[in-house]
Amino acid sequence: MKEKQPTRYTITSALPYANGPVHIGHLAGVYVPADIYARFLRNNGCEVLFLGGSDEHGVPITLKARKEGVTPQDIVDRYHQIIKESFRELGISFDIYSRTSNPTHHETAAAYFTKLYEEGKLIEQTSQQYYDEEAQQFLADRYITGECPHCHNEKAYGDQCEACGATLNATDLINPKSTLSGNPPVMKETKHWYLPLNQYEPWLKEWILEGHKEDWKVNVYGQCKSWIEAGLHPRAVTRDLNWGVKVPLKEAEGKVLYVWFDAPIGYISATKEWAAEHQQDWEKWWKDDETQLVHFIGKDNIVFHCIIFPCMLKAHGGFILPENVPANEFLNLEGEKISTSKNWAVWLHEYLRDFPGKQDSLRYTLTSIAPETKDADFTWADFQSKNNNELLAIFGNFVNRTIVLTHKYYGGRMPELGTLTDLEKEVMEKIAAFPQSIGDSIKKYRFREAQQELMNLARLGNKYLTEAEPWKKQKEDPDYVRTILHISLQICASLSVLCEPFLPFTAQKLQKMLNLNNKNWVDGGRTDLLKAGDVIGEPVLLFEKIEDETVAAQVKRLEDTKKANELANAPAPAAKEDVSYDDFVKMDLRVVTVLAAEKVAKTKKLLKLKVNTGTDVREIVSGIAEYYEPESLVGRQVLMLINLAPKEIKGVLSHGMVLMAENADGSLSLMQPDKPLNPGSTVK
RNA sequence: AGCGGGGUAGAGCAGUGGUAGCUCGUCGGGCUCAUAACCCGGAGGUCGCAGGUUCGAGUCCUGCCCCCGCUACCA
Repeated sequence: MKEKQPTRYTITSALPYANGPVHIGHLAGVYVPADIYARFLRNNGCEVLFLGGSDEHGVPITLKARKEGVTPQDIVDRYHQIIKESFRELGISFDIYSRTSNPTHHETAAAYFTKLYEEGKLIEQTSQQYYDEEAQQFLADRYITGECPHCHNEKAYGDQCEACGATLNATDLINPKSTLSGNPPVMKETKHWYLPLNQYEPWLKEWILEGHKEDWKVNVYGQCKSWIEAGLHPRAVTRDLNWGVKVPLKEAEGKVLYVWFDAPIGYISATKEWAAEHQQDWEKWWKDDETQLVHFIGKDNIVFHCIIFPCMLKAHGGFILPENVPANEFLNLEGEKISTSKNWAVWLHEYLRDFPGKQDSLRYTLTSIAPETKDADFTWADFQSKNNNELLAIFGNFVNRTIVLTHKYYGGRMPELGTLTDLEKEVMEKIAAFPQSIGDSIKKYRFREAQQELMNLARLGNKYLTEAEPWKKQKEDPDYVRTILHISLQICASLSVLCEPFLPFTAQKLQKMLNLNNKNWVDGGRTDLLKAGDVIGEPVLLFEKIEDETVAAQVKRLEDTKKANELANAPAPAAKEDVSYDDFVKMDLRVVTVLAAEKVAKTKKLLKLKVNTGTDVREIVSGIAEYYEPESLVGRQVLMLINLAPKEIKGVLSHGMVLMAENADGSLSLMQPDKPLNPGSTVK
């Protein structure tokens, strides 16, 4: 389509939602591929602006804040910091990592709305919505709970019932209640502004269905096609909420921009911020036809970036449209869906803590399993195997054997190139082809394939060394051995250039070893990057082996998480039959003080306790030895049934029973008054 | 319920009409410079199931099954 090779790229990566840290799914789907792409283009001399930032508005953040008793700003401050720092540490080369709570963003988003409003690009509509009279605010779907009309779970939310999975409208709920006040909400009229997506249908058909049939990924194209052909509807751009970008209209008190409207504008705001810091013009990144806009996202975000945001850009006018939206599928973890709420994830900030200096191991693994065409699975065993058997064994080992030989034979000096045999000529020809072949795959957003091709260069090196056998020929043919090492070192140099987008930390280490400065991408195909006589540094191991114990510890952590989840979801035992009050008062329940405790000999579970019941001191036997140390019980007050008929247990006569709660996993927990009481106080 | 993507050797993936391929693992051999690393070779697949089109189907068509996603805020 475009004749000229474009040289300016605006690359966006989905704004992570600031209600939790970033995990490997985010990385594999969005940030690692986007980073590879950005680094590759920079190495090719393109002008690149790589944008990222935290999405900090929306209902879930207000809910989380409420739950924790802090402000939404506290929540987003916390996660923005963690996310930003962990991205930096992984080497995601954002030109700016911004956030949507910044003033620049609020101004930009509000101005965007105002322009659309003033030019009549939005339509107004009033509707009935649930309102909490006590809290004096409209209720987002998530703020309403009630009985699910399908499965009659009493704790369904206004948008979804988590028990049966049904998608709901707030009005479907039986006996709805506001989570703010607990009161039933009332219906009240509210006015909102809508973006009439339906008006853009003909244009979308032409732009996507005809214009991008060939160059967009099938999953992206298919999704767009289905949306457009199903017919689009006006979509509200405002909400009744007090956290977000205030709608800049007098009549819109208490309303904010809906996050889907404000978040993508965040890309533009981030550009403005970056431009202001660098005294540059922001507009060329968004308004110049020569600039290519590329959005990296996950599959859940396709409709926003392919349909809604382009409509917003079109409605505003003057903006370029995305050239491509290489959306990825999802990454699973050990065979199960990654879930923030279930803590089923490998969190980036925890990985960086547990695997210091191993950023490239994670980057390599995630790229090699990137869910480019279908959902993929991350397992710790796989991570270990990719690191040990590929990165280390193929790449690291080739570099190591070359540099070690260079030091052994030539004291760390680059040897001269001598006469070439057919083998060298063939190898050199192959080296020359790598920048092109790796680059072609990257340009097609096939990062897995590109990285595989990079490894083929290291494989070529290993194969060459094995075939040439310098260690055998050093005595009889030292001239030829110089040539072999010369070529091998040139391969190391090429690797250091070509691995940079994938393995930036390794590239740096390797270039330092070779005393090489950053080179252009095409230099990766040269075989004269190093000159005879150049000083080669001491061999430094590029990768470390990851031991079985290390991955076992991570797997155990996940297993523990799974157990905890199962426990949390275990159903409570079925209710028993009703009893009369008379039956209940027959039981003499009291608070007693433990005076002494010791294990019952030859038993695992039993403790013998001496307790003060207020009326007497007596001995009882209790089966809690697995959960409590005898010493820790002395002096504690616990609940007890004192008129249970005495019974001999393992040779000890027990006069009553200590009350315990039993958890789903069978563990026991003592019942204890929440303040000290007189021994013998009755319980009713 | 509708729509989108996917189902190919033990695992992870390529492959849109013409002898089924790559990486890891596995088995056998070689090498010994190298972080027990490297190199060569072998075994292993009726390409989800059932029909159909075709001289020929993993690839095109029809039906079904399974996984994931979207259906208006999870990458």
